[in-house]
Amino acid sequence: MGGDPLTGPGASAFNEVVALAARRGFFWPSSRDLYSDAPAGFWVYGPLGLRVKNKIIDMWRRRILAREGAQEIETPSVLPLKVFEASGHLEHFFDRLVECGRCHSRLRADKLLEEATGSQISLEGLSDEELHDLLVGRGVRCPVCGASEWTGIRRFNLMFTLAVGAEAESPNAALRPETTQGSVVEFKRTFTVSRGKLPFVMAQVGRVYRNEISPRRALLRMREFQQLEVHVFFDPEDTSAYESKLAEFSGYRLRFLRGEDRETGEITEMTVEEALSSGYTVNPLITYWLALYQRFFEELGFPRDRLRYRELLEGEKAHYALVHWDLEVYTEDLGWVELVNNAYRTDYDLSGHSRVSGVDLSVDTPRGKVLPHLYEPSIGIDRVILHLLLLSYRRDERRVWLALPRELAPYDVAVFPLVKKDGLPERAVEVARRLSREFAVFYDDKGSIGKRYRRMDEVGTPACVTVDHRTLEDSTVTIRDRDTMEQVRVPEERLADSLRRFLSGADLREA
RNA sequence: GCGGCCGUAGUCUAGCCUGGGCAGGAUGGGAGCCUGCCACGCUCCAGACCCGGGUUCAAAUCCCGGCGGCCGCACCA
Repeated sequence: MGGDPLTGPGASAFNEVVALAARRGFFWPSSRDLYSDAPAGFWVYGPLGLRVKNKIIDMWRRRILAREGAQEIETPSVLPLKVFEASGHLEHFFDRLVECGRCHSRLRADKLLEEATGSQISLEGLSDEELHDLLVGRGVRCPVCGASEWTGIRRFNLMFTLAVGAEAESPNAALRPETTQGSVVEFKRTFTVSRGKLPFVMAQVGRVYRNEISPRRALLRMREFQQLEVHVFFDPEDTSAYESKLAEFSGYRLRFLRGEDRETGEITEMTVEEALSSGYTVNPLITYWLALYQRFFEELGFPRDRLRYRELLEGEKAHYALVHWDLEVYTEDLGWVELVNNAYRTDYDLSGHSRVSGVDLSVDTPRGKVLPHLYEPSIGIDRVILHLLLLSYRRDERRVWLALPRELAPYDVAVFPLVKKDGLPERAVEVARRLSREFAVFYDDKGSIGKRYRRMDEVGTPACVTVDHRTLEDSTVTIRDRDTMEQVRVPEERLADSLRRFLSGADLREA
């Protein structure tokens, strides 16, 4: 929004944030400084960005995985093609496309032929050339412009394939496009070694790879990115374990953009009770996880009125999903963007792997053998970080700062000597050293004090501690609040306590 | 991937049309001086023509290709 007072007229916060991120070391495009032709969609996390990312992952592990008793595992990025045959990715990732020679529309060759011929002929096993010849032979027209000038068939491969083994010539493996398949394939052994019972919660943090057509907008669409995934395996006939858990969210209001409200954009708020009793959220388990994740994102600092669950419609949903909501966040620059993919995958994955591998993947339950269903919330952490910076970005006539949630800032506290003389630096180094046992501390004595404050503002450091001449007399220091620039003076022996309270949200004067 | 616009230090930019000089400035960065609380001032230092071809005596400048960026379309399983 051009008139936004935070970013100034006509300014784009997005561009400024991406520039700030590269300038100060949050993230930047991989290899570009040395090799200008490096492909797009690969990003480096610098020292500051990695700190933020690790803090988010840590928070997710404590507030989601720990409390839900999740078993976190780590599986390889490279998996045999068979896995993706079972998962349906092969079928959905290797489109054969033709391009219209006149209007340049790209269309799926098989879909075109099926529509033109009414599916009278089998297209299975046809070579690219045969498929193209059929298109031309039948005079199939472009549904967009009506022309009948087709380019040759091109394989459109959204997975990175690999030939594993020194003598392998054709692809026999691929980089995973989601971590889910690793958890599904290893489900049974993980279940056994954990002496698990349903519902059984697994989790993975991992990098995934998609050969995107046009990666754009920094961390928004990348070819290699990172997911925080939870995989809840459960008996669809028995989700009673979640009925009592749901009590914790009694009265909690979920925000939905329902499929039927797509055109108006109207957001429907319903309590978890309403969502469940109306049948909209299927069962207590899914309802619980939707509430848990919405609350987690509120705790991460996302304003509640910028969050919504967008129900995906038939044709939009992934091939494996029965019900599917995207948890989205709104910014003026990017509009509504998906941060978490929440899919009810039923037994699609386990039955697929059972079929292809011949291994029975059902587990024993009090009511006999059950092939579990899978519910999966998948966080795209790179987008989360990008949006945290976007929403934190502040600018007025004096300074630029990141009003990051205090517990997510790369540094907790900076320590400065007021001037670089009179023994102040030595005393400040001592203060910094003591604080570093507990906090992420940044020490700086270069340039003027004002400049150092500005530098810390720009990377979102919530507190700056300054050692001045009075410190030498009475052992007090000042703490400055990033957001208000206010200062309070506290005795050194109370500094750590005050910072601890301040960082966990207390007002500076009460801290 | 298609179409349009674009590519000079970390960032912003002058120069490009009309080829010719060590590629100029600001800001940021480093070293130092100064500095009693919010980008003060001074000195010094480092730092760029996206990559590759071509035309030419001579290319940041003109031509071609690649790569990248932005916007739109498509894609986003």
